Amino acid sequence: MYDKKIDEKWQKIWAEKNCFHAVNNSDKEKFYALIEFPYPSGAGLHVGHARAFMGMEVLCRKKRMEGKNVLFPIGFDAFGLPTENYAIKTGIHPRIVTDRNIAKFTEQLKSIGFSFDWDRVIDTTDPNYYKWTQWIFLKLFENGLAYKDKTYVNYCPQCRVILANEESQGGVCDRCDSQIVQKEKEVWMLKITDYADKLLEGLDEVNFPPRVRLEQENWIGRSYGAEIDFSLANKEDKLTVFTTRPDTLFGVTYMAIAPEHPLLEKYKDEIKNYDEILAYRNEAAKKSEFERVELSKNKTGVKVDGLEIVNPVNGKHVPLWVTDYVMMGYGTGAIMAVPAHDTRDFEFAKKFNIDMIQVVANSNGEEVSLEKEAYTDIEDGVIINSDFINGLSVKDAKAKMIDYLVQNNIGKQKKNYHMKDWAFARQRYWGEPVPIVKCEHCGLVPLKESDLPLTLPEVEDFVPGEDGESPLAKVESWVNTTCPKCGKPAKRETDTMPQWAGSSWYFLRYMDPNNNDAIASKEALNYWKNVDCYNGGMEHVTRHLIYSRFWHRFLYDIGVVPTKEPYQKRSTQGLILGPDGNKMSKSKGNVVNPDDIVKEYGADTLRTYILFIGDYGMAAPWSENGVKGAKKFLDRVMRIESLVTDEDCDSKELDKELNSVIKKVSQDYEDMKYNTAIAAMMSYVNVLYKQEKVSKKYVKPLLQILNPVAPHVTEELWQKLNIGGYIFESKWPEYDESKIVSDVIEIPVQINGTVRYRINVPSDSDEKEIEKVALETPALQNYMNGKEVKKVIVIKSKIVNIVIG
RNA sequence: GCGGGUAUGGUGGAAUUGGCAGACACGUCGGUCUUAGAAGCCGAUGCCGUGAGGCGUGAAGGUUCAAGUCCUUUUACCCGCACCA
Repeated sequence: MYDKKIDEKWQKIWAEKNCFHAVNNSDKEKFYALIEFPYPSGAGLHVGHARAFMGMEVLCRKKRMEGKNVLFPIGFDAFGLPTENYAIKTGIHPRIVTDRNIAKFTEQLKSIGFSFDWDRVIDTTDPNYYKWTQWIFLKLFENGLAYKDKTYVNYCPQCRVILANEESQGGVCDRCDSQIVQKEKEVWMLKITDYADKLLEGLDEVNFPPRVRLEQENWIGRSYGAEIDFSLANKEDKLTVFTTRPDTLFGVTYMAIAPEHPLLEKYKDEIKNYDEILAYRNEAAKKSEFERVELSKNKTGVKVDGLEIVNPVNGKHVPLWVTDYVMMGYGTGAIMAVPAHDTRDFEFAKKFNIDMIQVVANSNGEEVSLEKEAYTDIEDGVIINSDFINGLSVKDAKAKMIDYLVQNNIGKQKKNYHMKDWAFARQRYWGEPVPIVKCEHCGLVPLKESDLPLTLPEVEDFVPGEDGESPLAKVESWVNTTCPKCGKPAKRETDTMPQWAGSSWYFLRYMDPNNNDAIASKEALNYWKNVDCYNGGMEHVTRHLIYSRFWHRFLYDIGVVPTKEPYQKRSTQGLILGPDGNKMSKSKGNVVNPDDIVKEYGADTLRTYILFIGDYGMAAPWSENGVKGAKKFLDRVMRIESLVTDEDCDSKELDKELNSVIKKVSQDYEDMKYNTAIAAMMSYVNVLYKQEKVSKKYVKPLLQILNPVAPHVTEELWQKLNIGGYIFESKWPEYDESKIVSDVIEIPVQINGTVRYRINVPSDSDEKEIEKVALETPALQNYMNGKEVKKVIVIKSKIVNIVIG
């Protein structure tokens, strides 16, 4: 019987032998597998972590037996709000809480038997680690990619913190679910938009699942179009808009700008209804993101009384409107409105009785009804009412119009992105300090590299200020410093970096975790290159996965790392749901604690069950009975011992079964189809149980292929059977294809598509021979009696279908 | 609104290019062992039907000798984005 003592015995031996340690100087081929390092929360390890890590765990144990030098590291992404909030509540220093939680996680991970390289553990809150996070920030600053800007940012009033776009998706705070508001604030930003094209192109050279790729593409949201300058009537000034439809320029009947557009402020003296506009802006600012979307069907706006806009292609004057369906944050904050061919402009024009001019017609040239909706379905449309582009297809008209704009100096071709720059500042204590000093004379001055790390000072309390100031601002002895450039008194930046900073490059630090001179040595970077397989959750696709690809590509551009992309292959695991089929949550009381399973059934039971639960990429509900089934299987494996004999009892059938299961399991592991791999091993064990006695040669490879899933059980049995050495040192078994094919094969025979009988034929029979055997089979004569055989379809070694009528 | 995904027995889930639907496991039932029970081992188990046979992969059509798989229409649920100009 398998029990926990076996776990403890082998975990001790593995630790003593340090057998999962990766070496940096090796002639062996490298294999670098990465799992998203956990945030060490007080709740401890979750079964979801176990599933996420097990995928890579199995691959790594297999690759080691295949002779690869495997890097499978673990660390802790330990800066973050929950620890800080706990500190605020209890007064316990985040350092203490973090250390406590990391110790707990470490113990839990070891009890499951993960084959991590425990010599390479990293902790993002360790000054020796964040020294290099700060170093990368300085490099970004040096290259103009980190800048300070007064802008509208997402602010969570509950957490009193600024959030990046990626952290406030749907207008809701990632952490606490409260509504975020727009707040004007001067903050650090990273120019990720400069890397938008590189991030898109990089997707071509990596192997990401289609939905991961698609989500990133949508998030970056590149669109092609034109920027067009409209002039203000009787003014020197111009109003620039972005459009993806320059071909509809003759269809413009009004212009619209966002309530925050600077043009309004600039011409407030000439705008007769400025008060009305101001009131509208205040109303719009009060609406939450949610309300804006909810109310989107009912368009609102105010006509600007006193300004008119001139269409640059025909000189026509059109009115200017202010409306909150135009966003300051996208494009130029202004649009040319073509109600005939845009749903939103259409709704707006209908409501405010604005003209529409149709400029795209059906392919047959007919105009369409604009009674109920805009005509946007223009795949094969033809341009009308548009002077020099009349008669052209939409595609040709776009090109010709852009040429015209460029020639007449009134516009240009333009790419636009949905992605915005990364708000890179938190007003909190438990984060990396930004290594910048504010000097009255020199401006923003970076610290010298030799002054890193800039460590966190001790503070009296961790509560952020009322208006979202960092707690660091209260530590005067730390804030007051001297300018690294001119030596005069200066102040430190008191914002800290966001939680995503440390995780944006951690995969590099694993390569050389204790290096004091660089993020990692050149030798280590050149040997390990990048991650071969990276497994993690879908929730990080538009956050961590984008951020870290950005930083890595930047480090490549400045010559620090040897590859463009950090991860060659990405995989994702599905959620483990509670036994009730709902997402596990404390409030629902359906959380399964991995410790309980390990304690009661052993680590290998947890491992086996988690992999057998279903397709690795799909969600699956937890089942206590399923856990028992996994335990039963492992006990059955242990009891094979009683069948083993030294006598020679080989058989062709067993040879076939053995070679087949080695082949299937080896391939399934590579494809991350762990559930079917385990099913195949269960079937093989069932076959062994049908034998009176089994010679060792049928058991040894089974233990090896099962080892990545159940390392404790298989090492134990390996030792009991006196095979010699340890499994983890043994070589992955090979299979003999010739033993898998048999001389005679069984082929099902269908009559009109329904299987009626199975015939046995030599495996090398051709179609004619198979057809002959099938038609002469006595058991099938009843079906064919008196009927005409219309057709016989023979698919070699697959199936026969006799069509009668 | 747009984009993506999922749907298979009582349950979790299997099914290369269209080629035996339900592998494997859970559960249930039966046998064996036992004073008895538990565990173990062996067997049965999609549905209807005594049977022959018929029906079966969310629903409705279609293509095909053959459809879970391809095409059209549609329903439910899940995920992502969301006035993207």
